[in-house]
Amino acid sequence: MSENLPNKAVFQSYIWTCAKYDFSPYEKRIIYRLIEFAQQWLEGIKIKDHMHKIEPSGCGVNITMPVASILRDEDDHNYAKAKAAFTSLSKKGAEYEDDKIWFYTAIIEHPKIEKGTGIATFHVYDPIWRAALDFTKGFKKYELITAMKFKSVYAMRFYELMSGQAKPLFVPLEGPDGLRERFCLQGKYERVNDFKRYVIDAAKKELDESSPYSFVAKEEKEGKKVIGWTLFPVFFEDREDPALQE
DNA sequence: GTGCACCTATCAGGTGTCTG
DNA sequence: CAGACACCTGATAGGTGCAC
Repeated sequence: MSENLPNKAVFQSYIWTCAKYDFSPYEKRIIYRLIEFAQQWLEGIKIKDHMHKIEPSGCGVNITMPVASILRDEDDHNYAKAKAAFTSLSKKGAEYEDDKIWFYTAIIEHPKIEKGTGIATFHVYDPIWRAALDFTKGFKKYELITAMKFKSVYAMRFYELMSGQAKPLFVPLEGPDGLRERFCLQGKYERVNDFKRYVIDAAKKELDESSPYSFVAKEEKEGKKVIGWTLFPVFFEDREDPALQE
């Protein structure tokens, strides 16, 4: 069991990290909406009006929403851009592999716009939908947007690590639960100092700047060798509910 | 395509520190 | 105190993306 969790986390992280880097503003809006839908689904809020729907299909869900929800505002009737975003998001995907299975899937599939109605539908394949649901379980609404702002991939990973963490957390560097393994950095930053400089310090810097929580890392040594860090959570309460806008 | 600036991962050499 | 090891700073090669 403990063997599947890190991989799952990495799969999720991969999707949302890519979302940060490679997605256009329009594509990001689609992702935000997807997360919103997932959130409402989890909270059991019935989405009743004919413009918004979540309908389970055999292998995922069909999402219906107004095209306007991904456009900048009411006056932005730029359907060409909306279409382009749906198209490109259909071409971007995520890859997953463990010892039993490999698969690749697009983030969204079969986007469709009914002309004259302003309504778009698309399909979300089950693993992506579950990743969205898992994400919303562990994160509050505005946090995806916060997370998407990070420049460093590792800021995102530490953000996940520290999410909901109230007590100091010891993380080893090496080993199955070690940071190197969890962050997929086998063979990289072999020197502890380089690891600290480009992974831990870089992530901490970004979290300190813009995240509602961060950490202080205390080196733990075995003899002269650094074997890991104890992360003491730091909260910035004034950032808990920022008026984040899209 | 070409040149340029920037960025990242890695390494070398000097410095610090622990232990016998 | 000396040797061995680990740490830190800065340099560098190679890659990437951007403007022209």
